[in-house]
Amino acid sequence: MTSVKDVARRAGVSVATVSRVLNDSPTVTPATRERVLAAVAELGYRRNAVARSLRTDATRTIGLVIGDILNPFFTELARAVEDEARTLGYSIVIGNADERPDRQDHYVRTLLEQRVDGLLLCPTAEITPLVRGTVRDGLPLVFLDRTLPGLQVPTVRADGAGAIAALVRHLRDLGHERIASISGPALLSTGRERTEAFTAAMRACGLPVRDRYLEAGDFRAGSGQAGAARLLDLPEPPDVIFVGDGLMALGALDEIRARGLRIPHDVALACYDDLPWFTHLDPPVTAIAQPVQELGRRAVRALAERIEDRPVASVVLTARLVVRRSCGEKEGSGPA
Amino acid sequence: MTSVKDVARRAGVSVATVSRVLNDSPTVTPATRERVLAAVAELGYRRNAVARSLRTDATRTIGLVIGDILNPFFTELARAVEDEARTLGYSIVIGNADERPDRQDHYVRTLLEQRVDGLLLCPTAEITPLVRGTVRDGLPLVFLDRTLPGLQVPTVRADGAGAIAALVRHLRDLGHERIASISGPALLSTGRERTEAFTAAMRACGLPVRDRYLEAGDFRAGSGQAGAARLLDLPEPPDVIFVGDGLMALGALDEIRARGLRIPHDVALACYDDLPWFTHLDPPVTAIAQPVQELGRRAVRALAERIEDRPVASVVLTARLVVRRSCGEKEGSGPA
DNA sequence: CGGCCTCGTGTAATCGTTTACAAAGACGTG
DNA sequence: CACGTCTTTGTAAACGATTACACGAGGCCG
Repeated sequence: MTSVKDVARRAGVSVATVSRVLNDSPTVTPATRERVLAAVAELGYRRNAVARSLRTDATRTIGLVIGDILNPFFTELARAVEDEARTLGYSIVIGNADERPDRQDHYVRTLLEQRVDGLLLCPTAEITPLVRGTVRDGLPLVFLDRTLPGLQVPTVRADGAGAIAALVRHLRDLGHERIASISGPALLSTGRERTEAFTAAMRACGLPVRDRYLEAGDFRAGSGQAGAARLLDLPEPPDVIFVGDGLMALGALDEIRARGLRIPHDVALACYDDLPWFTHLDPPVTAIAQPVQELGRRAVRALAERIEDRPVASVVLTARLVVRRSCGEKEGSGPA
Repeated sequence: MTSVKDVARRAGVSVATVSRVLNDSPTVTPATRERVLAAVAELGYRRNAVARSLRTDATRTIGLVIGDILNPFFTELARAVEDEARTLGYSIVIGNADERPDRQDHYVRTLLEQRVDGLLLCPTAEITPLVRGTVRDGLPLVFLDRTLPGLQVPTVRADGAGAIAALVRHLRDLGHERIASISGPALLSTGRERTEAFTAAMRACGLPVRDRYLEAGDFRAGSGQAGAARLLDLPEPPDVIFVGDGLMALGALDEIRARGLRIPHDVALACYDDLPWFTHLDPPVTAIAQPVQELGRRAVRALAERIEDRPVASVVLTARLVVRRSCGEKEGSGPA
C-alpha cells in the first residue's frame, strides 16, 4: 500500500506538504498542490484512516447498537441513521444486540475498542456495568428509542401515550371492552411506557384493566405468537389484541391464522409500529406509526453535537394513530 | 484514555510485557500475568484497536455493501452476515448503496480508507473503475447475491432457474398463459438471470414470450408499482405478474389494490423472494425462497478464507418454489 | 542596506500498539 | 566453576499519518 512517503517522494516534496494538500490547508502554493495531487492520482494513493485516526484521535465513525435488525422498526431506523451519518461524514458500525444484554455489551465493548467517536444505543433491558462505565467515562452517547432510568444521557424517542389513548378511545367507540395487550418486556422503557399508557388510557375510558389481559413479550415473533395463544386460550378471550411491535404482530397473526379466527369478527388486532404491508392484509391493520426516519436523523444530529462537545437535550417526538379496519368499523359494513 | 504505558507503570513491568499478556503470549510468568491483569482491571484499560491495527496491518473488520437495507432480502442477509462475522471475530461496517453506483463507490472508497480486511459486495449495476481497481489491487473481495461479468471474484449466490421453471410449469398447469414479469434491472446479474430463466422456462413450457409483458424495475417499491400499472393498462393485460423481489411486490400490491382488482381472480401474483408476511395475505403469495441465511454465512466464510490467503471457489445454492394460493388453485375451491 | 514580516516548506515528534532483538538471570552439566 | 541453554523480561524501532516548530527566501519599509 502506498503511503504519504511515496507520494512525497514522487512529488518531490515533504510528507508534511502532502498531508497539507490532503487536508486542504490554505498555506500551500497552487503549483505544489497540483504536483502532489498528480502524484496521488498516479500512485492511486488512498489515505490510511487508521493511521490518521491514531494521530487525530478521531475516527469519524459512530457505533449503532440496536435491538434486532430484523425488526422492521430497527431496519428503518438503521437506514435513517446511516443516511444522516453519511451526510455528516460519519460511517456507522452496526451491532445487533438480538435483544440480549450480553450481546449488547459485546458490541459496546468492541465499539469502544475501535474508538468510535460516539455511540447510538437502543439499550437492551437493564443497565449493565459496562454501559454505566461508558457513561461515566464521558463517551458521547445518545439513547435511541429506549432509555434507561437514572442515567444522564440524552435520549431521542417517540412518545406513544397520546396515540395509545386515541386507540383505546377508538376501540371503546367501536364497542370493544375486553382489550388485551402484548407489550414489550417490562425491563425496557418502551415496554413499560406503552403498558402504562395503555392501562392509563383504559381507566380514562372507564374500561376495566384485567391482569390476565396484560401479556409481556420480548419484541420477537415467537413471543407474539405465544402471547396470543395464551390470550385466546383464556376462558373469556379478549375482543382485541393490541400488540407491542411489528415482529410480535407477525407472531400473533400466525397464531390467529392457525386457529382459523377472523379479524376483526373473532378477535380484533392493533399494532404499535406501522408496517408497509399492513395495508395489504384483509382487513388492513390499525396501527400506531412512529416517526422513524425523524428519530434516526435527530439521534445522529444529537450525537454529532455531543461529539463536538456542544450540550444537547433529549428529543421526544410523537407517534400517531393510523385507523384502518382491523378493529372493526363504525358503520356495520360488509366483511370486505 | 489509559494506554499500555499506564498499565505497565502500574504493574511495574515494561510495555512489551503488557502487550504479551494482552495477546496471551505463552512466554510470560503466571505471576506477572496476574499483576498485569490486575493493573488492567484497576485502570479500566481498554486496548486501542486503532493503534493495534496500524501496527498489525489488520482491522478484524469487514465491509458489507448492499443494495438497500430496507429490502427484506438484504435485511436478512445483513443479519446473517453479522452473525457469522461475529462468531469469526470480525466486525462489519455496513454501506447502503441504495442501488446507486455512485453511492456504492462512496462506501467502497470509505471502507478501503478504513482498511477493512475484506469486502463483501453486492455490486450495483455496472463495473465501476473503483471496483475494477479494488480487484486488481488484490483486496480480499467476495461478491454476494450478485456478480459482475469478466472479473475474477468468487461469488456466493443462489440459482433460481430451477425454481422459476417450476413456477412457470405451475402457472401453466393452472391454465395461465399471459404471464408477465417485472424483473430487476438488466444491468444487474440477478435481474438479467431471472429474466433469462423466465423466458427460457416459458419457451420450455410452450408459452409465448411477449416483449410487452417483460417489465424491468429497479428493486424498489416504486418501480414495482409503475411496472404493474403499465402491465394492467395494456389492452390485453396479463393473467399473472411475476415480480422480481419483495420490495417491488409491495409496489405491485399497492397498484393492484388501488385498482380494486382481486388476486388471483383478476390477476395472479408470484414473487421472487419469500417474505414472512406473505402467508398472511389473502390469498397467501406464491414465492421463490432463497436460502438467505446460508448465503450470508457462506459469504463470510469465503471472505475469511480469502483474507487468510486460502483459495476459495464460488458457491451456488439453489432457491426453491413455495406454492401458495395467489396464482389460483388446482381444484376450483372457493374464494377464501 | 538592515531588520522584520509573511509565506511556503521541511524536520521531527507524536499517537498506542506489536515485536525483533538483546539482555539478564537461573540452572544443569562436564 | 565456567559455560551453554532456556526462560523471562526490557529496549527501541516500526506502522502512517498530523502538526508544532524551525527555517529560508522574498518583499517591504525606514
